[in-house]
Amino acid sequence: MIRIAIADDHYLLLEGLREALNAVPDLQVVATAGDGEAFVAIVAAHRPDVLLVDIEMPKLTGIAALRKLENAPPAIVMTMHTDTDNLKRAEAAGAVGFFSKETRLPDLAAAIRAVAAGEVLIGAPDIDEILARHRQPVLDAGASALTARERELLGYLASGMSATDELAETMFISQKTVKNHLASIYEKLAISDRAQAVVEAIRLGFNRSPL
Amino acid sequence: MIRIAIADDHYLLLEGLREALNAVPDLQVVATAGDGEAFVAIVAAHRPDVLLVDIEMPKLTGIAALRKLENAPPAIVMTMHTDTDNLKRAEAAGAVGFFSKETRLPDLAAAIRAVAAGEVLIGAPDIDEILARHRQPVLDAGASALTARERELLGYLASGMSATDELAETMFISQKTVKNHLASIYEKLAISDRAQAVVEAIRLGFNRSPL
DNA sequence: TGGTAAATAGGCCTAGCGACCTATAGCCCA
DNA sequence: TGGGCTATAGGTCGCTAGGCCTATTTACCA
Repeated sequence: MIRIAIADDHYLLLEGLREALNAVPDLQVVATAGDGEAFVAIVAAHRPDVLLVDIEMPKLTGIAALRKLENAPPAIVMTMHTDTDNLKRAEAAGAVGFFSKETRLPDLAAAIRAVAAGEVLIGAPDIDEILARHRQPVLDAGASALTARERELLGYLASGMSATDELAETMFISQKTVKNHLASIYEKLAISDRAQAVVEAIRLGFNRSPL
Repeated sequence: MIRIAIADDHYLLLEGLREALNAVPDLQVVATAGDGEAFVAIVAAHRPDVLLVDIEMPKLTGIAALRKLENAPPAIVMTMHTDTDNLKRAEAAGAVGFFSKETRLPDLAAAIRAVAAGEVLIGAPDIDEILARHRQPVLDAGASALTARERELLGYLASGMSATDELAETMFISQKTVKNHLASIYEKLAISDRAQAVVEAIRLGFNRSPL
């Protein structure tokens, strides 16, 4: 799990990125900030693995915030204006990635995995090749092995139904079969109880009824 | 369920908004576009209930796109630059809402519900009052009674930590105190086990770090 | 036609969960 | 100064969850 901190003064983008990146199985947004000063504080407090920083921010620009951070995790700078001036200043401030906000989400996810793995994207001869290597490496092997009944059960779990007898009644099976399905789910998802199953079920989207 | 179409050329914002709004129970993003021309097409094809439109877009600006739409659903214009010129042009093009991209997500959700209900936000004497009427309580009664430690515990639960000993170690307290906090949470949220606590924790947003 | 997988169901056992109770120290506030 | 709330912690008890095992029926498919 790659832990991410985001700084951006556009809250819609901030909230959106949070949701979008949290929906990616191996990424987790652990902290966000709306200005540079708050960002410096949350990075110190949460020690994330990767930073996503907007340049244009009140109080302290993303560039200035990066300069203030000692021993900072690898940072990716995002901006509306991808001119070479900004690129150079980002690089000078220690950023290892530089992206326009028009970047597609899978590319951003790949870039996050790349810099988390220690790769430097700024100035790299072939960025696309690096991104390609980090695109969707983990596609939840276990989750795709779930059977129909197991997915159905996860759906009920994620909607708050946790009692074995209720689940059995709802699915028209015995309580024993509910526990069998759960045991199978635990093994496939490498977890060990209902609470963790709920976390995974929601993360994998089983709480949304199938379209 | 309010069906929404979004147009924005910043894909990170687009993808992010999609995830964020889909996470709101009564909202559903049914179509997105990255430029004005595509937007006109998807609105005609999907007939959404509410439009979210960025002004600055390639091929056709959001304003121009709105003008081309006949019998369009109510539209909310989003922009980086909230000057009065843009506001007036948005209003002239038929928009009923006008927001900066710095708007907080709950406000945007409230605005979407408001315009879906036929309210006109642009030029309204008291927009805040209208938004307040359409704001759905983020925290329900029980959740607001949760103490700091209880919220913290829910955060760990929602991130997949379910074993009592792990929780105790992480929070630097005894296993007994963990169970005491859990019992208190169960009572306040009217639930009865960890699995349901995870469901509530994620629904209430305790999986996201505070701030 | 035989093999594999899913869905169903039962037994047994132990660790752990959740319910209920008491208790203390540190707060803030009236 | 006393009352209320929070955070901490201990005890007991009944029931359930989850681990491990076997077993049957119904599929599908090579």
